[in-house]
Amino acid sequence: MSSAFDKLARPVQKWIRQQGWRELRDIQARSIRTICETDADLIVAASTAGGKTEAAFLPLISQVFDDPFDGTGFDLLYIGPLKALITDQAIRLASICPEAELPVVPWHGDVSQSIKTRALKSPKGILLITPESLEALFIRRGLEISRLFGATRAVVIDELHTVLDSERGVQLRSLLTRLELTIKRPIRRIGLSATLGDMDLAKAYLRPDAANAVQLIEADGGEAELRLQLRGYVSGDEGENSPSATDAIAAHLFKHLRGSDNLVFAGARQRVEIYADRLRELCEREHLPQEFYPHHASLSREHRDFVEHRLKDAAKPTTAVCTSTLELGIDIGDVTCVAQIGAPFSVAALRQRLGRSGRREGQPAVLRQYAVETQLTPESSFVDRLRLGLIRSIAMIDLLLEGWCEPARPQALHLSTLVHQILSVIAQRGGASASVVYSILCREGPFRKVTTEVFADVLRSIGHTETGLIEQSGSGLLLLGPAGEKLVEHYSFYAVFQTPEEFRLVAEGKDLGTLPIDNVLAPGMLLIFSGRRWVVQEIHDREKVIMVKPAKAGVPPVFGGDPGDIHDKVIDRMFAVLEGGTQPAYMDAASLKMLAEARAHYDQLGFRATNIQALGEGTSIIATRVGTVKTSTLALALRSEGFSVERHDGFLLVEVGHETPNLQTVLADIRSGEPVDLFLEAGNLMSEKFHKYLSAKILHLDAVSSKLAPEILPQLANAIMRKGPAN
DNA sequence: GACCTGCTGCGGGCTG
Repeated sequence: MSSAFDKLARPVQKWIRQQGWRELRDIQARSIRTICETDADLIVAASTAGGKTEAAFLPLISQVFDDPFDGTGFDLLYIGPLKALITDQAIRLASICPEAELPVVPWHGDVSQSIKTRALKSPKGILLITPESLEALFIRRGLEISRLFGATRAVVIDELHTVLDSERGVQLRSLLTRLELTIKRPIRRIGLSATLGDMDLAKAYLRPDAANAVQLIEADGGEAELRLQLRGYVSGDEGENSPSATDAIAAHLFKHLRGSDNLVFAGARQRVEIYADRLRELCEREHLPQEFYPHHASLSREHRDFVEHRLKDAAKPTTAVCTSTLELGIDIGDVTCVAQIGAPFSVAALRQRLGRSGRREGQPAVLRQYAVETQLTPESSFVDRLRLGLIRSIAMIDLLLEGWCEPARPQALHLSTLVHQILSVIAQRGGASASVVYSILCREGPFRKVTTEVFADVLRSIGHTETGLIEQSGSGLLLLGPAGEKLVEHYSFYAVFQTPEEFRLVAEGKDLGTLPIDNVLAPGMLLIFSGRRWVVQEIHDREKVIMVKPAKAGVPPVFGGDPGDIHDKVIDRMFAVLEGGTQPAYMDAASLKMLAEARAHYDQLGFRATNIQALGEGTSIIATRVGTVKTSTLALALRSEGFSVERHDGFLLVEVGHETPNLQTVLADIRSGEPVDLFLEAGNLMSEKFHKYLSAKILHLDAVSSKLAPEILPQLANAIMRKGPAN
């Protein structure tokens, strides 16, 4: 401890003693040495509550005390993805920093104007801010950036893994580049992250021009014992005396989770509502106190705070039935068990979720996986017969145990976010030439895959008279057009991600939460929401408010959403499970029976020998054996030839009409590299916030860079046909 | 066949 401890400033050493720490953690000692002895960028990777914040800030604060930079502005910058995280971290950091010397300034939408005004007047200390609020500073105070950040010696990016290659992550990288260009020197970058599947990608994300120089400080495993069970349930066979799969799972959860703190990940908000309702009913029926509560993003802040506080409160046993809201960030303490209902969408998310349990010394991590499959009938589809949900659960658990998780996809163009950043740079500088904007965003910044040709196309698209976001002055300077001014002026501009339109749900004057507008509702209709039952009284379309009052029955609303991308490696493992013979020890009798059925049907359908199976009149199944991106690409290619195609994990169900050509011939054409128009039947491509300002041609490029893989079509067709049909 | 995240400046009315 001594060598690292000795490097810290006196007030920081004093704080450590006050905490009663007997020693620094390994990652903290290593991080202190790296920060004090080098100028390197670094990533500190450890689980939640692993002491990452202190690992970064103890040495950084010491440096500010002992050797402050010249210039004006905040000494340190912290960027966090959640308001709650910023509030928490500000409290932790304020206890380290003697207030008069180093102010700690939280800055997000809920922070009062007076704190912001004071900080703007005299910027110093540690600024903790969201990407959106930083964006707002660039747009509203573009000329003051040097004054605000001239003295900044490091930027700490919290939860780095949550922003890798997302729209928000690209925005953040763009802002960091623009910050360095404005103050004309690099700022040390420190990423705090959960353990990732591919640390090299994270390094390249943090500092694209010098990824190899980024130092990695990773907590050594020392992982808790893992207890694992996968239980199988069959739905659709409920007779008079047998409960539905939902009731059976709810009963099992009730029996095993009651009395402790747990997280139940139900996969979708609608399922969260269903299970929370059943579990509440079970408590009432047994005259037991309520301890099961729903938690998802459409519920009111007040309700979510209540559930989070109960989870932290050791005296009250609490199980949250939740979506990924409780997967990230905020510290809710250790939970006894993590349950997952239905197959997850990524191994990375499963790992993150599991990390919520087994954190206390000597306590095992517990994962209860529930697989729900349909009762088979003679009419059952091949998807049900192959039990794809169960198979995916097994594949993902296997990969989790092997320590694998999905890497980011760094090749996306992110053209919606590029539109946003073009407007932001023009607003910051009050106008800029096209070549300067290109240089900032695409040469120095994160849009490196955007060529000058594509960039020019994007400019033409948003400068088009109908769009009118930008215009060009006589001297060639790009300026905001009237529509651009209006867009950038409104506060809704700062976020780069899309948010759907919603109704507010109000009961007796109190907000329950929000509902997507595509729910068709009328007075008298019954609802399950926030774990309770309601009847709709009034709907105010203009104000987007729905008034409800308590009721005895209800149905859960529809929340919608986009299906996720399943990685190639997961699909590959699913086929290995179907073709293998292992019977994992963590599976119960019911799920093992389903696995045996799935394997028998797989053999019976003949997929060991061939990838294409005719399934009666006019229908074929293709085993693509690859993930969502590649499988979707083939689906679009076949649709453009007139087939109707349904996508599943690693399979396509193809309907061959009388008008359509022969499937074999079409696949052979694809194999030989014949061009196909993927976008003939692709539907709506405007999935991101600023897509609506882009031409069809640019939207196609964007889709190809992120959601499709046309270059692999010949190879994929070849792999499929190599194990062609028996004939 | 899914989930999550964020938001400024100004004016009006009130209190001390």
